Amino acid sequence: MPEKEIAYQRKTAEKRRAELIAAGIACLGKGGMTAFTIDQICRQAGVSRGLINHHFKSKEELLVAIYAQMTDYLVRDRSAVAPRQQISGFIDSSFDADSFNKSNLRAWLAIWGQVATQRELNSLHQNRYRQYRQQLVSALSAIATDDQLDIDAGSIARQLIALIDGLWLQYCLHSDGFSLAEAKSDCYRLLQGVGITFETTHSPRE
Amino acid sequence: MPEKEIAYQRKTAEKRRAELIAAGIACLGKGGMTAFTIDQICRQAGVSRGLINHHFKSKEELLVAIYAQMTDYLVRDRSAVAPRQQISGFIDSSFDADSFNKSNLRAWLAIWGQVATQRELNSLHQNRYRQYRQQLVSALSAIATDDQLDIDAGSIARQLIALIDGLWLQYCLHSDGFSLAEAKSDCYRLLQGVGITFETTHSPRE
DNA sequence: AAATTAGTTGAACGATCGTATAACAAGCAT
DNA sequence: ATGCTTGTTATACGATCGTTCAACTAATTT
Repeated sequence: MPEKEIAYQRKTAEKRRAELIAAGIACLGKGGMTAFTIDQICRQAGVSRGLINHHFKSKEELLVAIYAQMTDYLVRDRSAVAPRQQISGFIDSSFDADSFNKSNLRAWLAIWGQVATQRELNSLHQNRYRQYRQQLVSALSAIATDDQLDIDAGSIARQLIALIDGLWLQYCLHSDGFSLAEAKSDCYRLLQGVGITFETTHSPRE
Repeated sequence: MPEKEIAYQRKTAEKRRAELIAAGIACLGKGGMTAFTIDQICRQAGVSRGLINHHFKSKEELLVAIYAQMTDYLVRDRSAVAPRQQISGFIDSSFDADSFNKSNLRAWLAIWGQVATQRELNSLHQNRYRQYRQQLVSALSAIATDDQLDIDAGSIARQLIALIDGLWLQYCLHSDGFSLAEAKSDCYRLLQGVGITFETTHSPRE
């Protein structure tokens, strides 16, 4: 007698949600917002068409969940870490090989393109950005106080954020690539220009 | 006797193409790539549904034409201008009030999101970027020779491009805005940091 | 004024979009 | 084993997608 064939595997809602989120990120990475369709996401996740709306109220809600996961590292609690290490932590994790790849960058780009349009996504984005920027400004100010530097922390935060994002863009869009080390080095040079130095040398040749 | 009512106005292909391009940019600015549909573009342009495919082979070709127009200023001939003025020209025109607005930035974002996907668009993009970067590197090298500066022109070009694009992104995405003068000032400060100075002071307070 | 040219319309096509829902089945408790 | 819970499938729906094309007409030429 042949064994009963199992048509599909059931998983907990939490686990399946995580898989759908991962599948959504993969689709965004492959083809941007155009590839972010119910069909393609479910195919990527290896589930049937109707499952997304079982675990998420709508496609837009899935996108919000995706963005929430992607920005988790930006709002981690860093109060236990010294200000200087908070800054270098942001820089290093921004250019970590796991996240600094073209697929991931395309996903960011696709979501950024929707931030202005979708209100719930925009709300989350503004919150995450505010926390991210605030951590940067606080850490920079703390360093300035310790080292008796006269700097405009807000301005430096703006420049650092711009430089990081701009390097991401450039790396994602243009084929003439540069190295992770070079990108990091650019960021540390910006800070060095206003008197914020770090223990280790951050040279692209090291 | 009532006058014959004119149902629509005929225009030259060149003029109508320009109108459709403008309408497409407007749609991209309003809702990103999601709003870039035949229906919405034609409604925006005030023409009927079938006209786009009369003037453009496909929707993708319209997008390429749009991007070509948007990047025209990047590949203008600047050989008659002094290197220092070429650089400041890039910076100033990047943050010109006409182009540095949220609608325009959203259009750029939407197109960037498609660059990886559409091959003809990607080809144009790579060409335009290469010319843009080459102009920057050449001008920076010329300045370095004149002023006897020991700089890595390629690295500085990368940083300047990243900073400009990153400031665009930040201005477009986050509601806590900054001024055009501040953005320009950030760019000039980057160059000043490697010894490239400009006649006029570029302070956000001027 | 008639003929020609060429820009424009609007309907139709098949495909795919996001969502809702009824039927089904896997895994657990009993 | 049997029933129950709930994760999953598959279909159906109306809307909208990009494209095609025959008919139409504004503007120009003859």
